[in-house]
Amino acid sequence: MERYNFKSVEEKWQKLWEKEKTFSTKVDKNKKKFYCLEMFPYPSGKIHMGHVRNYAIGDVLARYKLLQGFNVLHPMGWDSFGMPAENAAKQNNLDPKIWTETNISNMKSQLKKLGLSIDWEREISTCSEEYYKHQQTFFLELLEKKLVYRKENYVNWDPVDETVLANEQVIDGKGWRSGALVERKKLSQWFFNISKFSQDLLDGLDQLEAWPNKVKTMQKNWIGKSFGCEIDFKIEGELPVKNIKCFTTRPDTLFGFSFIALSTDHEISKYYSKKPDFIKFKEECSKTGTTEEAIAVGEKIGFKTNLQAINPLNPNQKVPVYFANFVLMDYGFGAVFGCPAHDQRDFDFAKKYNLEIKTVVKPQNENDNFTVQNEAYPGPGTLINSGFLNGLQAPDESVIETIKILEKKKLGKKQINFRLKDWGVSRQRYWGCPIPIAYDENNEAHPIPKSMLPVKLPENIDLNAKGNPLDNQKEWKEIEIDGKKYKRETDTLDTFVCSSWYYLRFCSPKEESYGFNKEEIDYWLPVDQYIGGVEHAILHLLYSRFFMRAISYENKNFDIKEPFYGLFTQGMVCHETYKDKNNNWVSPEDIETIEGKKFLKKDKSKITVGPSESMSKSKKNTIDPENIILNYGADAARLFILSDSPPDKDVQWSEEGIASSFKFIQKLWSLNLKFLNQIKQNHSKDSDNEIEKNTNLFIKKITENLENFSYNKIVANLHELYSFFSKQIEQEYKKDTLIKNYKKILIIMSPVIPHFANECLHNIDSKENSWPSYDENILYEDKIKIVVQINGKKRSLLETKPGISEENVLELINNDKTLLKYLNNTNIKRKIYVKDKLINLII
RNA sequence: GGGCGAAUGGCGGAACUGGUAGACGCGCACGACUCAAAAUCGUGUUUCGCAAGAAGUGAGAGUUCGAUUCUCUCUUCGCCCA
Repeated sequence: MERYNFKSVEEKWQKLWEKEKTFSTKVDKNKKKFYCLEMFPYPSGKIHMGHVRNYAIGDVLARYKLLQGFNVLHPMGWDSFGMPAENAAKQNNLDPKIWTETNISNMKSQLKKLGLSIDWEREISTCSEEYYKHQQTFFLELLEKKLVYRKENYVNWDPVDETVLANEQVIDGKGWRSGALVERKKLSQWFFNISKFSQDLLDGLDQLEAWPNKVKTMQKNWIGKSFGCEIDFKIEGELPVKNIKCFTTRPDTLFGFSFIALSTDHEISKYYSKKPDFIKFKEECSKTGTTEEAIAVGEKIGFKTNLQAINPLNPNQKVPVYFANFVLMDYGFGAVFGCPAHDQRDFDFAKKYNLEIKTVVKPQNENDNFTVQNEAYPGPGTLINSGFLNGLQAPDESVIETIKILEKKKLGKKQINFRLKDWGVSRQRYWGCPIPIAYDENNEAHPIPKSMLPVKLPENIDLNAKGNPLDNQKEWKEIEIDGKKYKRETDTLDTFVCSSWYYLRFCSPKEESYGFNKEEIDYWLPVDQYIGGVEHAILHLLYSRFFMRAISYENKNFDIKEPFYGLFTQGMVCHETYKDKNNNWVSPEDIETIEGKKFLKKDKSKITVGPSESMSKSKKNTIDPENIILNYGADAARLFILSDSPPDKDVQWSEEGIASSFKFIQKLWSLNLKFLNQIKQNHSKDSDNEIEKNTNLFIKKITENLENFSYNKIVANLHELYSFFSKQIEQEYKKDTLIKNYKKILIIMSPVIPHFANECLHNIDSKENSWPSYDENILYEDKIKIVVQINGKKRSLLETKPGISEENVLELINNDKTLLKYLNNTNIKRKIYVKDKLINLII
């Protein structure tokens, strides 16, 4: 029998789609639109299985919507600025641009081999001038709206390489490349005022019905709204300091107050900046790290000032003021009040410095003598030892009540605090979008006139030189505006900026005058379905949501706030891990399986099989999609990556799995040949209506599973469909009946295995294909099975007609010898009858 | 430490609003074809039991005629934030 030649069929269809521009789209107001977007890839060099999964999921949806008659926008582009290009360039002495472009062309041809329904005419690349020039315009617009500002901020500084490091480049406090001890350095940097929209970004989440709750919760926690109180503590001491402002969510525990802790960056530190023991303390603090994790785990240390703070609710109480390593300048006011009994950090600190630990909240089931012993009690309860606050329910009632009292006495005021901080966008890197700013001799920032955009990146530069690459470009830095001399900004924008608006650009990728065309985004936006990895659940999605708000801010023509209507986060692709006898990772390619056991190919030594983990180069458990497509074809790869797990869960790649998908397509092909043979003989009538009914059933199932993203179940449906059809094909059917139903079957297969399905459709000369609807009337069953339970245990299945009454079911039971055996002539105490489904008899 | 989620055969996973647990696939076993093997096709496959039957969805309780599904407690694992 003729084998299915996936290679020639897939190639043929991919060429045809390209030639006929099958997937190119334009605005058509008479048609309903569907914008299907997968997160665009970073052009690292080769596609990986994660891409295959992401784009297979998106492609199934896009093709389904296309068949349903939607005007589908399904674009692809490249997130092509970023550090890997710069690093690769450094290592191999290449131009980042050439490195990036080579990778793009390579990955583009790989993606094409997957047979994706992409409109490649809309391809964009964020590192191209045509893209980033619009981004520079947006930057200037945000600057005009005062949504961009400049301020000093700390960075990780590598003193050997003279470069700024990203957090992940700092390993154990040392630079990843130089190994030098990383310092904190203050630099003047650009910020997007995302915190201005904190409340709006939080409120917007409620409208995002088609987002996973998980992601919404993560964003909510990240924005971190907290309700509390700003308290102004009076200060006594030798310094000219009269007040310290603190933010707290628990003002109700003020009677348990025993110290104030300040960040070492608090303005009061200026009085200590020359004192050697304070300098030493500050150094000590920077060693423990500044991440919140390091602070939570590390030892709490403090530096005592000679200041004293007065308890606003109890003026007789005076407590010491410390600098402490666990207070961060960017939370609240860089100052917190310590209540050791009800906060573990404060507790640890108080223990260390022998400060008072006074219990002011008791849990519900304790009496008034309750005292905190070995750990703080942060939970709910009743206030005790708190004077006029005693008896209030903590925290809900007591917090509100305390704030009222403090406000009345003008000692504090209610405040909402957000964890979300402004977005620092300056990067001391070469391979990014230049910031369109110039500085005069006084270091005042001026926007570069829009007529002078784009600010292009200089070419042919030495990336291995020390320091910020653009800062080294003396000639490039010089700029003249209106006859005056300026120096350019030498930082570039965070690449998250590029990906915050690319979905807009896809709507009008060739628009010269602006980043997007109003008419086109009005038609296409929002993205109906956005698909990508959950690792972007917070930053990328939040930044994109911010960007839309920033653009529509003070803009009457534009009122879209949420760019993504639906969001789907796919799981990772995993593979078993292998180790050789020396405990080194081994790639699946170097392994062979003999009688179910794994051996190293080259010397037949035994391999230890480890757990399945997400594919990573370091564990050598990656599978190259290119080889898979070459050996099994794109349809088989798509089929398998969708088959074994729901798309939002991790999937395990296996050699057996992909081989079985390949075999299945071969089986479908032989079914197709049988079909072609069968329609040569035209029977005068159909043997029964099974084929019609089941085709309807499969359309129903697959349609529903598509709507729910249950793509793994669709693959199961395809298997069922095959086994059903391969039996029906032996029956006698009229040619028309057979073709009509088979065609529908091929169409519902086509989103998953488009090359195969289109080839078969072509064989029966089917051109105008659209998603078939199903007829509920045909699905009507004239025979049903009723479950008979006795005492809740299934005892029998009765075949009968739908709509049968309870009496008639009982009659059937009374005629059934095996059931009567269970009933044993005893009384039936209770009967539960669920129509057409089940009867439960209690005896 | 906090938040969210998950736990079902040898394995990946199905089971719509509480109503036949284990769809579909992998693996395995047996059979057919073959001198033989591979490929292919067919049959079987939760466990115990010869069978009738019994047990069974991480553990324990609860609600219910009926719980994988709902509630509570616990265990383990995963993800995110710290």
